Amino acid sequence: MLEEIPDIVIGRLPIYLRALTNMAVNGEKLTTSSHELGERLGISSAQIRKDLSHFGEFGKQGTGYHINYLIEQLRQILHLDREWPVALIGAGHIGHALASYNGFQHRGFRIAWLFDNDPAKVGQMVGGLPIQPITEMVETLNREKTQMVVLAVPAAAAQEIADQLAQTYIRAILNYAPVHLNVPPHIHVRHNDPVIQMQRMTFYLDTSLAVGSR
Amino acid sequence: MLEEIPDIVIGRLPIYLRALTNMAVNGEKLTTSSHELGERLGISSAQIRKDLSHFGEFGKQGTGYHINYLIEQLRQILHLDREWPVALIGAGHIGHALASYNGFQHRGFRIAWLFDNDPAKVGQMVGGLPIQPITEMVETLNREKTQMVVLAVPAAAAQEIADQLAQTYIRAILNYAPVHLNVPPHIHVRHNDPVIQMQRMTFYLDTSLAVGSR
DNA sequence: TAGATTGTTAATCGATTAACAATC
DNA sequence: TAGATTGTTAATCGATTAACAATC
Repeated sequence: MLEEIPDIVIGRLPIYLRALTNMAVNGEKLTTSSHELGERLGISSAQIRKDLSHFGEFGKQGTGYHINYLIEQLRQILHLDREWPVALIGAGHIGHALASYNGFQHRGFRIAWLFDNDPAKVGQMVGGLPIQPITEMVETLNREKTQMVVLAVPAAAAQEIADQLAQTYIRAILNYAPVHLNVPPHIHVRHNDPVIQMQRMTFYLDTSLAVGSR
Repeated sequence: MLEEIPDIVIGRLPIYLRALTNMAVNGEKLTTSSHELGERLGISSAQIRKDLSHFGEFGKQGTGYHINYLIEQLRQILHLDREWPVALIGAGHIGHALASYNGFQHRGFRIAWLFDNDPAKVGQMVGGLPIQPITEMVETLNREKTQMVVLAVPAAAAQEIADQLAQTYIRAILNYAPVHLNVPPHIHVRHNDPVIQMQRMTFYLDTSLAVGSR
């Protein structure tokens, strides 16, 4: 039934995968059901079954889903049955935190290159990786046919770098800069601006308890 | 028309606000239109007008929206016309990066407290803030009536802390731990797991260029 | 077998878009 | 005025949910 998968469905698969992996690690059981998974995640069981049905039939009536089998299938669907090398651009606070983060390894990614435009930083090691000059970025990415970058540079520099990335094989950008990026349609962009997430929640906060009101 | 605002509409308002603020800073013009704003953001002009119409009438036929006025209105709608004190929990790599991040100040937030469970870290200064023992977290949050936290602790510790937060005035959690949190319905949770964002994009990557396939 | 749970269909629900009268 | 753009309505589009036959 692989025809036209809604992106919103794709967006839930990593959530399912993460929950299933946690189940597998805790390892109480070999199987789970759409009901149990949905309960954990606050998602309806019907939605989980519908989402999975876009890709095939992974369960058994009466018993549900074999956890490890479903994990393996989701990894294949999402192309996570390999390790994606990722270039990290920007060696500031966020770049340092990401380069040192050990949560990528077992989830399909490896920070393979680290670039910064500050000559004083070039050559320094961060998370076992040498900082390379940004002037070499395009050449390196093209040579390595890299498809994904994490962009952790100041807002003012982000669009210019995105323009350079458009000249490479890059097709996915995780953008930490608090600015919208304009890119050609073949490049996917996901934004990671914590303030946007926080501002989305203040709407619901109790303003009678608010401090610092002016 | 303030009756039942869809959360998906709320989610776009901070995006609009960020783009408008950038426009105001660059300061070429005093007004903009739903068409211009939508073009920048890849959103239809009709959607922008519809979203705003939930809250009032902010534009003028023929001329569009006064940028600074719309910014002010959005800030009021989102309760950003004040400074929200936020507790940061976890002083690891991410906690350090966030505590040192200077992008909160002008967007409605201030990291006011920093907690960690490592006695060796307690007392150290990070981003001008002393690390406090996690054992004092609940008491401090209750005394200060804090409503928002950023949770940057290991996955294994996140749910336990969330349970403690449920005993306080906290109503919003920005969760950096790569695990789903179960919280009472009055607490809003937004997740910030970069790997989830990255895994969502690999579906679209060119697997013929993929490295490390097994 | 009896109970449980899938995959799928059809109905419902909600969000987006097109179009346009109103009007600056 | 003429052109531009709003706010809103109705139509369209898409996503979620309820229900159930199939079957392990």
